[in-house]
Amino acid sequence: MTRVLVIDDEPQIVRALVINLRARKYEVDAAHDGATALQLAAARHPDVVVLDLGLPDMDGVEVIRGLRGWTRVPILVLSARHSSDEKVEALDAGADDYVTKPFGMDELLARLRAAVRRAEPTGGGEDDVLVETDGFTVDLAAKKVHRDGRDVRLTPTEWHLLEVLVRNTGRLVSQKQLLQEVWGPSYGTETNYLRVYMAQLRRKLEADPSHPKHFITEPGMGYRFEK
Amino acid sequence: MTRVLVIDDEPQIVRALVINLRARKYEVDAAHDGATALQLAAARHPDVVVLDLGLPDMDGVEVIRGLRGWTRVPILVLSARHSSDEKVEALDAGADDYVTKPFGMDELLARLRAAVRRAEPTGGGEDDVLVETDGFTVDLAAKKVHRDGRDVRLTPTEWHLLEVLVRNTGRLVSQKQLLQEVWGPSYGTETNYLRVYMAQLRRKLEADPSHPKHFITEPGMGYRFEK
DNA sequence: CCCGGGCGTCAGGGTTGCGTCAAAGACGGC
DNA sequence: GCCGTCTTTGACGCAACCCTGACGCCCGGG
Repeated sequence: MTRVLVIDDEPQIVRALVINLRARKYEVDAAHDGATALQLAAARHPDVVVLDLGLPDMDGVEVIRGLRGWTRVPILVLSARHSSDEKVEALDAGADDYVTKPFGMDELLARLRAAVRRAEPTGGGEDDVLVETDGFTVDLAAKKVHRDGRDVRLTPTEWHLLEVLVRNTGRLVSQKQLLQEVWGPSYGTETNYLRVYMAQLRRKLEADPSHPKHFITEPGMGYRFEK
Repeated sequence: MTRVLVIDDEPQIVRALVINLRARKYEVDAAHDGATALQLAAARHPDVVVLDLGLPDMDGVEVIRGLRGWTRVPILVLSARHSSDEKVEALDAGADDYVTKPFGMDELLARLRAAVRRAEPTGGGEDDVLVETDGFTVDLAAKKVHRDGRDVRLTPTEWHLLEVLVRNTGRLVSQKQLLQEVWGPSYGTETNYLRVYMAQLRRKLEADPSHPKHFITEPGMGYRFEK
């Protein structure tokens, strides 16, 4: 869940933001002054900060600098001031976006999404989807199968078939659905393809291919993958 | 030097932007329609894109999608339309910022600086830039490859290909993804390029190029870099 | 007991995809 | 304007993959 820190001294604005954000499944913390905000940011490590520049205890730009001293968290600035200098100062201090009041809630939320999105990890992120059984491991993101300490080589068709089955772990997948997903929409009756490729998958992955534990045949209906 | 791609069909706006950007030591490319823009982006790999939504040949949002299909380059949208829906659509399509015309040049430049700044690589991941194998070392930050005590000379295309593979160490990278990341979004089927350049990388980096240990072919699917 | 449908297995042949080499084309520097 | 480097393109041999048909097995029904 994405965590947002809202910093504003006007209660009605805070309330409106909190309600809208919570309704969209964000986790929200709120602060009414700069000192509290910096403490909260350090304690809670928000994924994005919404900051009103007009705070009672310190200059908004100082809050930005305070945050930028140790974090690159996206900062979205709110301000009643339209002057170009204000914007430039805030942005150059390290803010990521600047919205002038009064603002549209839709637009603010869209800018928030944009800020969160680009802070997401890039290709370096290890968001691999791992499916493990007692005999082998399937990594859907890396397109890798591991068994007995070594990688198993699968052909494109074998992979495609395995992928469909694994994404439906525990569920029955009909022969027609398998054929259409792997071989294309114009296929649907060539069940012999399935028999051949199922045998190859079992030979490569099952401990005892003739008595499969994971790739299970449902006669007349389809196949099922079980962990 | 930071490279900017300006996309706008109004000559006076383009001229104003180009003059201001060049004066601040940016390298500037300009396009006045979407098709040219996408080509230029692929060819020049800008560090930031300034995009006017009102183009003669295609919808601005389509340009955003065309870029987002293969790159995370910051996109700063210009538009004469103030409506909230327009902004939300552009931002959710992948834009990073949205500025309505008429705009102040100071503000635009500040937003541009903010967009470029946050796209910069994080200072923290120092150990990520060095990738070592038993035969050679890749330094992603310094753009250098070391082997047997000396630097290996790579052409720009070779380096780009290596970079994509190394950033996805252990993961399979599809032929289409490689082609689009290295040669641009309009490529995707020219697998002969890959064959030629993979052979060159292997010749320069593998101990035994005909039996590669690190640059592994997954027939019909793509390539994989392993340490 | 025989028969038929559905499934698993195996092996051969057409086709596709990959690696390699070489040469032409594009680009930039001197 | 010439030359060297990098990129693109084409051709060829070879290996791997995909499809196909044949056969045997199991099981339920006639």
